[in-house]
Amino acid sequence: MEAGEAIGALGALAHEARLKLFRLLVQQGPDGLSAGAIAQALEVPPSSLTFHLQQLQHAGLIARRRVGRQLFYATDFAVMNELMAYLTENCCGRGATLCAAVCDPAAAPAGNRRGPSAA
Amino acid sequence: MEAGEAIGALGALAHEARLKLFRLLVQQGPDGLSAGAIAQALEVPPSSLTFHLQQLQHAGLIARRRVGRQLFYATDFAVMNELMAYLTENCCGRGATLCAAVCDPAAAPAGNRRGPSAA
DNA sequence: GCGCTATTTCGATATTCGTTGAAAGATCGG
DNA sequence: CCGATCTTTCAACGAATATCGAAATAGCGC
Repeated sequence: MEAGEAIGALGALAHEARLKLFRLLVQQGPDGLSAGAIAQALEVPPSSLTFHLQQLQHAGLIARRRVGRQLFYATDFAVMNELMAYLTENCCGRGATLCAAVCDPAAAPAGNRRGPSAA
Repeated sequence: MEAGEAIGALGALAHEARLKLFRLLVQQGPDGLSAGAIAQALEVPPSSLTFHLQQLQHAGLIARRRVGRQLFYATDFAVMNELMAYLTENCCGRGATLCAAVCDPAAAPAGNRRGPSAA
């Protein structure tokens, strides 16, 4: 993933309605939801919903498909994963060992979840 | 993590200079870098750098500590991890099995990295 | 083709964000 | 205390983003 794509994706997610929308679609899985169902869940005017859906779609985070007269939107999980990987790339710039201890709280010894306190 | 915090963090990251800055600090690990060292790496005017550092700090993504007359900034990995978890929470709304197959490309069978094509 | 439902496009306005020079605050060495 | 270094605060401008009603487009059933 390139910087521009990541910025677009992050910017698209940095909004109350769109973050709520994205998380809703993430929970729905690959099938997604129709625009109408989303509008009902989020309680936003149709024109506003379209605007936000376009932002997410243009960022590549969601995909659209037509089913009859309805349009379904679903998360693009590949892009979501790329974004996560981009943000944590080369975490701690060292071997995976320290990175795991620092970046993954579950893998760190109790009381040492933020890595060494000094260098 | 609450929605407001996530929005703040995502908004802070949704900018070329700040994303570059954040990734630089992620690679540096818990020790971080001084403002001066960051300014040199990013080539932005001091006042602009301060502005961006404040955005990230206010979002909780980075922490500041003083060392002599220098100020060091470092990633708050706990917050970073919370953000990742927040974005993928209840992924696919089903058991962890399907979620892993859909959300984690490495865990899916070859050629089926995006989950079932229909329902 | 007509009406019906689902969704998008258009347009005008209010709000927020980004940039940067100049000056001030904080700390250290002497 | 004084000068030097590192960093932040202030202030003002231009640019980008959010909102949503009204009208237009797309597909379906008769």
